[in-house]
Amino acid sequence: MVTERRRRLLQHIVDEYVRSAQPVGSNALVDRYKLGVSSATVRNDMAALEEEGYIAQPHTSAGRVPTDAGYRFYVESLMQEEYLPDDAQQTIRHQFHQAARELEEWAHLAAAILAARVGNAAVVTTPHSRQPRMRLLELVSVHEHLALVVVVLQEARVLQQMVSLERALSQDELTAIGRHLNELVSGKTASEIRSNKTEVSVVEAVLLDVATTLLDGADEMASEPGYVEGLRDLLRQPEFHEGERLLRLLEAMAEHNLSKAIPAPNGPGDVSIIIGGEHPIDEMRACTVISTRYDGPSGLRGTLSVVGPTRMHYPRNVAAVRYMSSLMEELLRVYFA
Amino acid sequence: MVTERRRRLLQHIVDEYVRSAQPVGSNALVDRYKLGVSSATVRNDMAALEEEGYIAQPHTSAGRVPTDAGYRFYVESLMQEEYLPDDAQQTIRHQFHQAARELEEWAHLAAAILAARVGNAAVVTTPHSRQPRMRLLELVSVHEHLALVVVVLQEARVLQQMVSLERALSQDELTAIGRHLNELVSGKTASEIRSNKTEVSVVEAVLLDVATTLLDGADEMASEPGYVEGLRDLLRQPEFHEGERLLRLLEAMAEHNLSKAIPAPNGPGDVSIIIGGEHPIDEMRACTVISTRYDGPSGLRGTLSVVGPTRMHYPRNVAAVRYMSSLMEELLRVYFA
DNA sequence: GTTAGCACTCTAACAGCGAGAGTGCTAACC
DNA sequence: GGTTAGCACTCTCGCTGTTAGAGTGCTAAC
Repeated sequence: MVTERRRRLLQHIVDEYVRSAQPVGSNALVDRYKLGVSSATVRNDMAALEEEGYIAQPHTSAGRVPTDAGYRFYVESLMQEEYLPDDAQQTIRHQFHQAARELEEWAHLAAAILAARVGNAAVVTTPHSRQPRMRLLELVSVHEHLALVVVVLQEARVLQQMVSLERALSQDELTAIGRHLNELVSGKTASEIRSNKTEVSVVEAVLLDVATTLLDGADEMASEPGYVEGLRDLLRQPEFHEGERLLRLLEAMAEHNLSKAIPAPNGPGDVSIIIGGEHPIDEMRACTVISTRYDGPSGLRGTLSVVGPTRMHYPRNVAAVRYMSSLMEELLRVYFA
Repeated sequence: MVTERRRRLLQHIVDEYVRSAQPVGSNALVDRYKLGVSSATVRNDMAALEEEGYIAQPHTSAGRVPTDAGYRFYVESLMQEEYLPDDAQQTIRHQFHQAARELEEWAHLAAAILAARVGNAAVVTTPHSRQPRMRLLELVSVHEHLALVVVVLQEARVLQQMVSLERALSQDELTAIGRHLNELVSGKTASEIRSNKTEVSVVEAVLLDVATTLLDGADEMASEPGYVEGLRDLLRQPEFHEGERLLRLLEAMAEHNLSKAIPAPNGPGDVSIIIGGEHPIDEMRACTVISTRYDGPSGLRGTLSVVGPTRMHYPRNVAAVRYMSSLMEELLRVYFA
């Protein structure tokens, strides 16, 4: 049975373990947290909590360590919401203010700030829309048989791809083709462009194909790594000190596409927390992933995540992720409104 | 005095140490390499080599390990040139053949292939020209007070930057401005654009300024990280197994701009090898950096490097770097000819 | 110049030991 | 019935001493 006192106890165990990275014993708890009871009572409660599966001991004569289930319980019903301190908010805002006005830059910066803030790795994907629409198509001649196709999406992202041309085309010819194609594609999605069967010349068809493929790719890229920062901080955590473990973690993150490693939360605004063994990928069982989605105008969205050891500072990290998310949404809103 | 036999001996010591990662003793050498002499003689020679500073022993009763000077001597006059085996060359060519025709892609791929080939980290910078010239300037309206400036360089690189506009401008207006500016800037370098004092409107001046700044940035970006691959492989090396060391290495690489960490070789074609303590940055003293420059048409260039422990397979790694360099040059030549 | 032989040194691995931390249990207490 | 003091028990950690093995340098003979 989980009494109120035991709930508090579990909370203290988690807090203390997060702080010290050491298994925590009954005496240490009584000393540090001024519980009004003796260590023997605490031991009884701890035995009960262990029975319930919330804590475990690495070996007989060691203190207790929270299990994944323990962290889960903590996160669900023990943890007290925190907010990012005002001064930190100010600092972060300031940093964004000084940065270039670029979606990529923002995502990169967000990852760096988040990582520094939580002392763990952070992963941020550039905001992208699910059904990317073409804004502008531009053809640039590199040399007579090689052209560069530049596509600007509605969301102000720029994609590029080189194409070798069957027959030589001058820049003027390309510009003309570009102008023509633009009329056909501007504001359309890839599938819309494909279904629109206006007849075009062979060259135009080739170029159009490249452009739509790029558009498809843009959607796919959504699931790509994005910016990963703070791996060094992760390495600094005692649980990864042997290196072996981090090595496998890195391999896993590189292997599986990050998107699989970091399942995105469903709705906008909610923060998903995946703790240790709950994670589908084996090598990430030692980690907790906190992630959230941020949404901008016109279907623009991205994800923000923190990856760290299960022994992480949950309230602080959730607060950081949540704040960064709201900040990103604000930035997007202001710039795309 | 360094006799011929002692030279051979040093060569074997390096080869053996590279292979085994263990200090090598006189008996092991005699056994494995069928030297026509006894271990006692080898010991005498080893004492001489130690005297000269080419090898050292970690402690009294251990075998010998090459010093930085030893590796240097090995590289200068002992190492036998190797070539990348034909089948490997084929495989690599095949991989490039399947890749997208993109400078960025190529650099990325080259880094990945190189890292996999040598089992160490590889760093490759995207080819860039030292004095980037504008090919095309494009202005895209994101919303009425926000425009995206897209710059295409001669070398087919695409840069972008958002600009907030003092007064509202439609896409048509932007297109018109773009057309006008293009006439002024096409084919020019940043400084040429600046010195050309044709009068332009206020808005145009702002946009032009953004474009030239981008151009400046492009040059600067040359010294930026580029693609780093194979850090995992580096972690796999026994010398980094404690993690602590790799951590510091990573910090150093992140801290100092990579270009400082990896001094580029002077001429095209030559391969520079910086061994351990020869490196200006302290934290890299445990590493050897092999790097070379690759040159394409019209001033395009980039660098290719391998970063690994001093105990690396020099002949193979030099061969790999050299081959990748020639391949990149070939690719650039074919596509920009 | 080369080699066999040998004494010497140092490390790595292992066992043994004591201190310390933390537990679970029991019996008494409120 | 919950709480507590007391205590025996267990396990880890760090220290020490010992041993086996690797590798050396030196010497004297070839």
